Amino acid sequence: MDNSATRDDPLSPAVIAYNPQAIEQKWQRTWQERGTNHTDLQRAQRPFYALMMFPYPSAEGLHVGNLFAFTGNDIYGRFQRLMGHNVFEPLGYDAFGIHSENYALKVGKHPMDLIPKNIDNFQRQLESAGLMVDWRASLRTTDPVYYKWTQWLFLQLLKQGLAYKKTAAVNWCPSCKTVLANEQVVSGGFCERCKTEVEQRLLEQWFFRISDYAPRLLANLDHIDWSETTKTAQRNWIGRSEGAELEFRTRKVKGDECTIRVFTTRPDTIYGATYMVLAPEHPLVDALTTSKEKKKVDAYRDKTTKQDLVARKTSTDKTGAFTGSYAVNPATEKEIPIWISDYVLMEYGTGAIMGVPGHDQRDFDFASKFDLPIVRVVCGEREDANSPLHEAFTECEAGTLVNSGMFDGYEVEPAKKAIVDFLAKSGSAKPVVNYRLHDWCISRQRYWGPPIPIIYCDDCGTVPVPEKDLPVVLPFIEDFKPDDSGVSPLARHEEWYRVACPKCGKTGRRETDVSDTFLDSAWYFLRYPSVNHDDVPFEKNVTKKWLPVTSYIGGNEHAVLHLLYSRFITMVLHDAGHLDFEEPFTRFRAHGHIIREGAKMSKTQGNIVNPDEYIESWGADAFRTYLMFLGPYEQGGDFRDASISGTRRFLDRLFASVQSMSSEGSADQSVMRKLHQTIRKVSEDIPRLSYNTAVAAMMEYINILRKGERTPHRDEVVPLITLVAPFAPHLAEELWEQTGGNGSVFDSAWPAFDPMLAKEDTIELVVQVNGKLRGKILVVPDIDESAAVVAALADPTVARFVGGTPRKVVFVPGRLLNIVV
RNA sequence: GCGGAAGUGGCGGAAUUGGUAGACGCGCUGGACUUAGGAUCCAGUGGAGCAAUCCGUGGGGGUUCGAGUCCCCCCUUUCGCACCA
Repeated sequence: MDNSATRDDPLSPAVIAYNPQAIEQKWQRTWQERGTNHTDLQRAQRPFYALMMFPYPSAEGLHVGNLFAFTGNDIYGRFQRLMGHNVFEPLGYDAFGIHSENYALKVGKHPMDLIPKNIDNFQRQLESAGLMVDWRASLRTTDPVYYKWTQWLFLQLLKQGLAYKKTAAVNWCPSCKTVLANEQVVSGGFCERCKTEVEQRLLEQWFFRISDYAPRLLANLDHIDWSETTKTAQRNWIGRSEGAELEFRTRKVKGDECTIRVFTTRPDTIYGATYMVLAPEHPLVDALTTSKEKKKVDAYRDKTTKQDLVARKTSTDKTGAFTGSYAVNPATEKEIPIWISDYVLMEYGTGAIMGVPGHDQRDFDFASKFDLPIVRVVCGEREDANSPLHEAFTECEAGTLVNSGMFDGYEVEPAKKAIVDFLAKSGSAKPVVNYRLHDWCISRQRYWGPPIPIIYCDDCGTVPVPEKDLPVVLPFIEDFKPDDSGVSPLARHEEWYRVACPKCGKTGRRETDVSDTFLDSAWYFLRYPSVNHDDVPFEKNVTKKWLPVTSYIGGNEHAVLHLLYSRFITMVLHDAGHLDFEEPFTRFRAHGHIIREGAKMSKTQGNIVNPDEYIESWGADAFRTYLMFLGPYEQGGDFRDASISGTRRFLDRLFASVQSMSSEGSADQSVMRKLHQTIRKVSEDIPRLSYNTAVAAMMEYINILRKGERTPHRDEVVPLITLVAPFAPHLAEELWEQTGGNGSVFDSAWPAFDPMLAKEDTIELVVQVNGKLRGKILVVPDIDESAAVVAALADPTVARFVGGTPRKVVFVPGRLLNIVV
């Protein structure tokens, strides 16, 4: 669809048509030649680090969703530059990971060949979109000079005691044939990537102690400037709950006494604990199981470990087995039976609970099924100790304790504290805060990632690769296909993993697992300003100048993955003395997502849009402006082909206005007033990412500018070039040049807003009678109430509705007059 | 079940603190220019009514001079998390 041809009206040769393709090519070339997008990292006086989440370079190329995200950041960055900042807007590639590897497998190519091609394609697309990216500071996580430092990072965590190896039940994706972090298991048990049901497997894996940082990760959320939605997601994921750890003594178990520790948020209900449940994997199960019950317990454990996660999590039907042993309730001193059941999770709390069927629905279901006693220990307003329970009573407010010995009559909240205090005297209770956040499993049994820099030696054990030997280069191997063995394809390559132990020199064996892609991306923002420093991960002075990141924009799908990991890694580096800040992103805003035909645009939905064709037919500037106009940036919006013509028309009119404007005479005062109102509006909207309304304001202005057949004056038009520049950078540069501007428009100043020029000399005062609109009167802005009433009553409609004497008058100066009769 | 976001014309969406509901754009209708128009320009466009006017922001209550906006109840959509003790 070539619109430009028809725009060349042969009858009016004086009109030069707006040809975006030519203009965009010209300016992309000029920017490159002039280094317009380069940031002087050393000399910058007012550094502004405008970061966007880097893309994974897929073979399909950049899609509209990426461009929507990047454009939003670009506009913000360009605006800040026009406001006088030295803006640094880098962009790199998150090129390691299962994504790329799976695709390579699918098309039968090697990721080492595929990735550079994909990146070339991305680079071409990104450049055609006109982003203000300083490509000299680009990076790719697959580059050994980059992942050398990813490996270094692992060693730092190891040094700090924050990396450890353990055998654990981990999430295994049978399709991707690798372990997944908890954050990568979605919808209660499916692989985030391929949606396959996740299995539980016992494997030896490397973990990072992110859970040690839970209190800080949570507390800092209160004072960072982030989208609330993101902070809420992180708070929920970290999952703080306040409660108590209680100890239950058991009767002699094979000659010894032992104690079972439970975590509860409801210590007040301890008098109602009529049984205990351990997770099937709980270490005490064997010791507690009597010989009589052994068969049943073993059979149950066998069944639950084989069962996949989904069946286990979706079933509400309770199952379990009795161990044959009993514990003593420390409050009632009664013996209560000890059971095992899969509704108790080993990963949370202590892996054991006290069963309070009266006041927890899950316990109620379990007790009902196995005929365990159900005792009421809290009652509501119209109940007493004997009121029957048909389901668990879980209300806390307005609950009073009953059947609870000396605590009868206590309200729930004070009872929690009183009971813990009381039990603490005998050492069987202490207040505890529990977090849902688990340690971060970073091992991946795959090929396409940075090898974990560890060497195992029969004599020296687990030996870190010395920093001087980094990087541990990922070798090129043909057979990188993962298998079911639970080890990486690298484990099939003895020539690679057989190496001398760095400590003793005897033959050792490399760790063959690679690290999680999210480790690559947990620190990339530290690297950009330092990409030219080969000897350090991030150079001290440049880091001091540019970090933490001034503004970060990205998708909320990373709220509990990338964004949490990045905060953790930054804290670790801070604690180890490598950084002098502990929060990486001063300001973060989550952008929305583009919807098409009612569905989120994604590859699986098959409704992705390739931006190339749109840029080609409408121009990058019109397309960028359209993307920003289609809905509120932080909420996303509906992508509809038909609407792009509107933003293109807007740019056409701007172009035409510059061609036809006149320098003679003087600017129209009311147009200038509107101009300054527009400057104010756009200047306010861009910082709060309200791009759609900023574009609307500029459209409104250009409609006024061209109203009727008038020839716009130069002074009315030129400032608009700068206002539109963040959205349509190529066109703005062209018009800037045409109107005699020096250098790049982006090195000029944002138009100054003059409140005096924006001020209206008359306003429309809304007149209501009994709150209903009955008229509008033109008055001076600072009119007082009595004058306004007089003017209003002069309006026949108003006078008719008012009739007699007003009972009351509400006057909002400059806005509205409401006459109540 | 828990938590978040949202519900406004034919459509995408506007509406700082409660103060003109529907900005801006698409689409649609009519007109101008034209050999032609899927280009451009002009006018109109929430619904009903000739009109004065009335009705309108998912539904129902409430507070207020005044409610899309605040409070209570309900419905719907959507996105996270999910046996978290």
